[in-house]
Amino acid sequence: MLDIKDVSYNPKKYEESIIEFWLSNNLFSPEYRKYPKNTRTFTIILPPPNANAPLHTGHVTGNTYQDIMGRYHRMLQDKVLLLPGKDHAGIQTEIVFEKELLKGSGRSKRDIGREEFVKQCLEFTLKNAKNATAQEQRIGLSADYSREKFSLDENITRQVQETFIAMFKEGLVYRGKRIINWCSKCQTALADIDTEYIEEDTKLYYIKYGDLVVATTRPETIMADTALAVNPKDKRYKHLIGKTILVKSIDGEKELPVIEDFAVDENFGTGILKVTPGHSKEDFEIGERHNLPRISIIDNYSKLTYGRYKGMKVKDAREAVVSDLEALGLIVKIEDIKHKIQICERSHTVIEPLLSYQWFMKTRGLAKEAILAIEKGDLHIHPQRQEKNYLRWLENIEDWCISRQLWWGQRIPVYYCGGKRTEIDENGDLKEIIGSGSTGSGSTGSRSNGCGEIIVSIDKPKKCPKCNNTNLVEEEDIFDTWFSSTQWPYTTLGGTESKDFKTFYPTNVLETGRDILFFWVARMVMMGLYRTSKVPFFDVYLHGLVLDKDGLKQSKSKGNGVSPMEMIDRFGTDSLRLSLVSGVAPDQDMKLYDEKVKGFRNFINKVYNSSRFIFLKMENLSEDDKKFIRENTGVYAAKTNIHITQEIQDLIRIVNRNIENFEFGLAAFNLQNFYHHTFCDSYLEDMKNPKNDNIESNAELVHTFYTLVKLMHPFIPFITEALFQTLKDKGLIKTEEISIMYEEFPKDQSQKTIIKNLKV
RNA sequence: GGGUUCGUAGCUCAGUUGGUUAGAGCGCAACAUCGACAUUGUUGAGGUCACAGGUUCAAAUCCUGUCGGACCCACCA
Repeated sequence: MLDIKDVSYNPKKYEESIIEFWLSNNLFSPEYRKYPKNTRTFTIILPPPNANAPLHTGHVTGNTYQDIMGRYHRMLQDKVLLLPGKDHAGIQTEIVFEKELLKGSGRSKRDIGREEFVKQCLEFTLKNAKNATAQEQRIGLSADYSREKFSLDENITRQVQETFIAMFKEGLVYRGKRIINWCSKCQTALADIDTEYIEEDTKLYYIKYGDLVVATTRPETIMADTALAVNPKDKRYKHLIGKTILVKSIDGEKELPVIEDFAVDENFGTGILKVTPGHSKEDFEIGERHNLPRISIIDNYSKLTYGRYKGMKVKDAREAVVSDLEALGLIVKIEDIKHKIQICERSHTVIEPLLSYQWFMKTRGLAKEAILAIEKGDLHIHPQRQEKNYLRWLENIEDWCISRQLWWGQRIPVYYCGGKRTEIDENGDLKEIIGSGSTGSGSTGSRSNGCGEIIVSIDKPKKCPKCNNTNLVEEEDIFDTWFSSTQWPYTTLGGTESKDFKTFYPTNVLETGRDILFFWVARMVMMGLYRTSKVPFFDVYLHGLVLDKDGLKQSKSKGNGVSPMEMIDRFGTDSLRLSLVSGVAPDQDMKLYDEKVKGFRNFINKVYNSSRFIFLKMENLSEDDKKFIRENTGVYAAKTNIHITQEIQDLIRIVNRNIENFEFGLAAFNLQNFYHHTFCDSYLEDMKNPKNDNIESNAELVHTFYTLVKLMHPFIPFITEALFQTLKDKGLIKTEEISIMYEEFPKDQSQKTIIKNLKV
């Protein structure tokens, strides 16, 4: 296998053919071997990368940890499944693709049409997904690609839709009017994670409200005010709480109640907040606590719908309102302030918090169970301190908006009898009208208009079950990507009735970046508990971010991204894997740069060269001697002058313990240290002494070496596979296996002292 | 505002129930070596483990506070 004439190791020479060898022999499949019935399984559902771009170092880091666990358990003779997949990544892909497709063409996705857009987007995505898969394989990820899933696979989509239907029937999802982040350019609701904040110079207007003065940056929403609020601790306004004040303003005369709420910052402006539940997230929540009316005056295009401002863009309306207020003498003063505004991550449009009819999921009850899972010990997060973050997020969870007004994703399986539309009436009341508008009659209404029934169904029903109307209009909205990806652990296994589900679920470990603990992990627990009554995994391992040399987060805009494939080209996969893992504490960010990978490349070369020493030493042995070594490795340890049997036992015990405790960084570090300094610098050097040149010592040497190769295999799979093949070819080890992947991982035999130098 | 985390050799970082002389890699200095490896070996210099208190027989490790950096959550009317 290894061409030991080479004085240094060239990964390029071997890695590709090793991948080919693993894949063509189906070695990554849990069916590669026939296991006895009650064999322990070890399953990781791999986090699906977004299929719209090449893998970045974060993916590669995750894949390395996942693969270490997979290979370790496979060598423990567990039945191992690492299940790969790719995610369609909703809005992210839609916008990436829109940019690609429409680059310079001047057309919008609407010009192309939904059907064509989705078709082209699918082609684009599948092409990229294929590329991503090839990259995963280059990393050595021993995932079962015969089971690979894509989040828009028919079977996956169907299960996701079934979940929605089940939840609808139980009242866990509902059509509701709540405040959401709205992007007027993308024309969709957005999750907080799809938005960001930027600082902007703006003005703070002090405006008279009767005898009071209120400071606001958004005077154009005055018409939607439904209360004034003060902090209950604020002595200045204590006497006003519970009273109603008469306000004369641009919208005529109205009465506003004064309420108390802790959300009000007494140090901002005058300490009085105008409450606009229809156009501010915070105000909406205050409104919920105090039962305030919700008035909408801005539409989906960021244009006002009110009175003489109707049709004006928000910015223009602000100017108009301010000049009208000035005319009425209601402006007290205007201050320049810096202030943060929320923008759409993709289009950089200012987010408008709007009332909107959307599909929401009730989350409180599910969150409670997800909290219990931790408390009962059904779920463990590594490192443990992250459990606090997890719990706090779940304790403060709010209903989840799961609908998006996008094209790239899974359609929400709903039909409206007679269709639906929304309008804002003259009172600022946003209404959704389903059917003819005269809802709730219950009679067999007119066929043309429909009765307004909401029908949940994957396939289009022929007629309305309530009124027999045939004019059923399909919901155009799609699911938030996370609604599907949080169901990934069981959808990928083929659903709760499948054989794979019964074999591999609940899975063992979820390994992912700590940045998606909330959006993904916590919700996966909720959805898993809902759909399967089980926590989908026992352990969660979180890794940190990969930073550039200066410790900065990699980002496209900064152009400081490190390409993992380029690193592999230059230094080899094993070196990159060690760089990402060795000596890195769980959850800790790490820097990646050339010199570091180079150092590990040197180590890999050391491994190669030490093997060269051994192979050259054994080259001239007779067949009988080789047979002796093969058959008797280890047995003669006690008779040899020189051996490191005890040290090896210690190492084995510690490495096993490290891995079991999710301390992969320590395990790799210990192995590398031991190999370099104990095995090479000390033991091998001693072996050069002619008095140690006897058959027993050689047997012991090969045995020790092979033990180390096995121990290192989960971390550096390529060179260890090559070494295994070479040992086998040269007749130095006895084995039935065709790959080191299925050899037994060394287990500790003794409980003796721990040698110095190893980190426990 | 709430929370988390980090501060250890010139640099990058390990150091898991507190326990001999605090470690590795890179870098640096000297030496060695063309029969495993110059992608090497040996030896060495370099640390008041951010700072100040406290607990303890014993603290890089636990507690409190201070300073400095990073991140997360909420909010930004």
